[in-house]
Amino acid sequence: MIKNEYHHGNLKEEFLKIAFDFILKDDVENLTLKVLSDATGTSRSAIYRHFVSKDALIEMMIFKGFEEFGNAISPLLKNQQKLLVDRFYLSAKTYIEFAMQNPNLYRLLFGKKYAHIRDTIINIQDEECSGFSALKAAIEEGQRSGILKKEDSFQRTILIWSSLHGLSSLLIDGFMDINNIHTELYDKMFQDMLDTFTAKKIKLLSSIPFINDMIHPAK
Amino acid sequence: MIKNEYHHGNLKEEFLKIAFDFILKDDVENLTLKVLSDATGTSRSAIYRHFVSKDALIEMMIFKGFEEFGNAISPLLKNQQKLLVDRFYLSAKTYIEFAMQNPNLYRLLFGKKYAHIRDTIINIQDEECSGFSALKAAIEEGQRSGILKKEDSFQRTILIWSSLHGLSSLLIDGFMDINNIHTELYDKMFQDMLDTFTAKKIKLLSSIPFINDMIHPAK
DNA sequence: AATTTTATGTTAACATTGTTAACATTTAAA
DNA sequence: TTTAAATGTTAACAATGTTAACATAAAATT
Repeated sequence: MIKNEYHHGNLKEEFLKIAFDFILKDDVENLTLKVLSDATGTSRSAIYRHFVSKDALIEMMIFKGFEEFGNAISPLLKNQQKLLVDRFYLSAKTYIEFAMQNPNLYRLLFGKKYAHIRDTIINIQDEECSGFSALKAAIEEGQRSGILKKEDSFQRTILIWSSLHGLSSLLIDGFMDINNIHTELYDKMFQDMLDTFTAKKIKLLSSIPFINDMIHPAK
Repeated sequence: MIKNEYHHGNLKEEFLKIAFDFILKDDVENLTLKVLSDATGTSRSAIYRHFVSKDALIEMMIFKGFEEFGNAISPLLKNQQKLLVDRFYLSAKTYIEFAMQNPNLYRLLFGKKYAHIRDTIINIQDEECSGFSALKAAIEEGQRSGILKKEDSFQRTILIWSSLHGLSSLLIDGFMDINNIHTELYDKMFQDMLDTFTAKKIKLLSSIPFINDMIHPAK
């Protein structure tokens, strides 16, 4: 417990913790080595004993960030206890809420700036990290059970994802004053999705009242 | 024509030209003052006689960028010579192609990094620069004429735009290998739009064969 | 237990960045 | 012709990521 003056004990973990705390409030582009050294009471070059470069720390953040993101989304899509339509709704809602609650992390994960790093450590399409494969699997499940229109599932996954990504970006990059109506917006977006990718409006016993209203519009 | 050695003549315009040339090939984040001074054969601080800061140059780029962008999109939506459905299709196609052909400019205009600058010079919602108001007007036109479902036109505009923005971002931020199918993707996305925002599939004499196929599916 | 090696820290220096101050020269105005 | 304004240069700043040379604590080896 008692830390000696010179060796810190667990600097690497602490650097990461401080970095994640930082991007809760500010963009990664403002995360400097000085911020990290000041917060740990070390020198500006101490980080080089734990990461080969600043980018290596960013890389670790991206890796852990996708872990967190994937864990928030994928289980919702895989939960066989719930109706498919409910899973779609909840995962879409969670996606957008994740972006809104962690805008700087979301941009770090899906933005262009660190794309070169991201692409060396993960494959968004194939792995669990992004929820992409889980979404695609859910779509295919729906197609098999006849709820969803039979079409290219990869393309459909991309289009759903691009809607989520687009709305998330609009919300967090703040070039429109739409935060006050964000709930309405993604409910409406979700309704659009159902309209487009369901073969026909099947009677689904959804556990979410809102969904039933959408599928069986009140007369 | 003959330029003296000391005074350059038209440095301000030349700086802007070089900057725009630069982002045809590289991201704004790599556009340094050294790049600009080297390209003009001036010193690194010469730019300060024409712009109060680097951000002021970026600001000018954003302003001109939106001018270019708006000029590419708005006229397509306003062209009363064409059917509404064709205008939607062409403007959506043009939007995505603009992003793909000018990815660095697109990110400069719509990204977060320079949002603070953008928001001091333009209002995306109210002006012509982004095509937003033209899109909203077109939607309202469609609602009046009965082609489009009557609903909150602002929200519908946001949702259409978020789809365009989302797909554009996915295409240009390159975290998926989907460039090879980008035409299919936005055709499909456009079909989705029609499915969702048309009240019913009305017989529209579109001048684009593809559109007619979508609206009157081949039996 | 003593010595050596490894891990982990520091300080000092680099080049690159945007920026400013002090100075120089050319053009325009008085 | 003289003065003022516009537009250029050079030299220096602090902040950035990074590296080299050095220092110290902990672990491994003898």
